[in-house]
Amino acid sequence: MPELAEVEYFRRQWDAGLSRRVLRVHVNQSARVFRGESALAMQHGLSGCKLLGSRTHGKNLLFRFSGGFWLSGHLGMSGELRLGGPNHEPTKHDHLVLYQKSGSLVFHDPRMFGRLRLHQGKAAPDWWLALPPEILSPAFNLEFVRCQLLRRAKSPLKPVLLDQAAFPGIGNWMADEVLWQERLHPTTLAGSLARKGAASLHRRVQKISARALEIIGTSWDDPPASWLFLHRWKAGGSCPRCRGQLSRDEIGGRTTCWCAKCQRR
DNA sequence: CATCATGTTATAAT
DNA sequence: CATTATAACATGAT
Repeated sequence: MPELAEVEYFRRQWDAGLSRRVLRVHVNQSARVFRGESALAMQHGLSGCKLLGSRTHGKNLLFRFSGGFWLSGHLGMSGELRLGGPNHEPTKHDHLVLYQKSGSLVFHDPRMFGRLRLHQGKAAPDWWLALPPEILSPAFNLEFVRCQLLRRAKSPLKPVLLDQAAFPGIGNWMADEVLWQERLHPTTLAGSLARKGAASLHRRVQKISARALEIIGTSWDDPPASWLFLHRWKAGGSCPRCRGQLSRDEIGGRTTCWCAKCQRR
C-alpha cells in the first residue's frame, strides 16, 4: 500500500496519541515485523512513555517518546497505523498496540513485510540521520537528481525511480505516474536524459509528491482522473490523455503500466 | 487452485 | 564495481 503520501496519512492517524502517556503495550511477539529486535524490550521500553512527536522520511516513520525512546516503522506492502479504543482487542495482525487512557495506537500488518524498531538515545538513530535528501527538501536539487541518473546511467528509469536511496518515498504507482506525466517510456535509460530532461523529471517528481501529500496524505482522497493513477490498476484501462490502450508488463521486477502511444524512449 | 499485490533484501549471475 | 534476475518473506483478494 504505502508510498510517501500514504505513509504520511498513517503517521497522522497516530496524532491522536500525542502528548499522551502509554499505559501498557501489547506485542505480537513472534511477528516478523520485529525481526532483529526484541519485542519484549519494546514492550517494556515504551510502557509509561509519552508520545512527543512524529515524522516521516520517504516510506519511513519515526515516533519520539519520552525517556529517549524512538520507535521507527516501515509499513512494507500492507502495513497500516490505526486507532483503537482504550480496550482494543488485538486481532491476528495487530502486532503492536500502545494503550493510552483515551484510546490505543495500533500497528496492523497482515503480510508483515513491514518493520518496527526501537532505539534509545538523545538523537534519532544513525541510520535515520543518514537517509538521503527528502524529495521536498532543498537538498533534493537538480544536481542531486542528475548525479543519481548518472550513477545508474545504464538502468531503465523505472527501477531508478524506485531506488529509495535516490527517490525516497517513490513507489510503484508514483514511479509510473512520473513517467507517464513526463511522457517517458519506463525502459528509457537513466543516462539518456539531457539536462533539460533531468530538470523536468526533477520538477515532476517534486510536483507529484507535493500533490499526493495534499490529496492522499491528509484525507486519503483519490488523485484527479487526469492522472494515470485511477486507470493503471485494472487491465484494459485506457490512457486519460489519448484514450489509447494502456500497456502492462514487468519492468525492473515490478508490474509497470504505461501508454505505448504517449510514452516514448 | 492459480495469480497477483502501492516493498525490501540477500544472493547469484552477468 | 555496476547491474540484473531471482527468490524469499506471508497473507488476502480475485
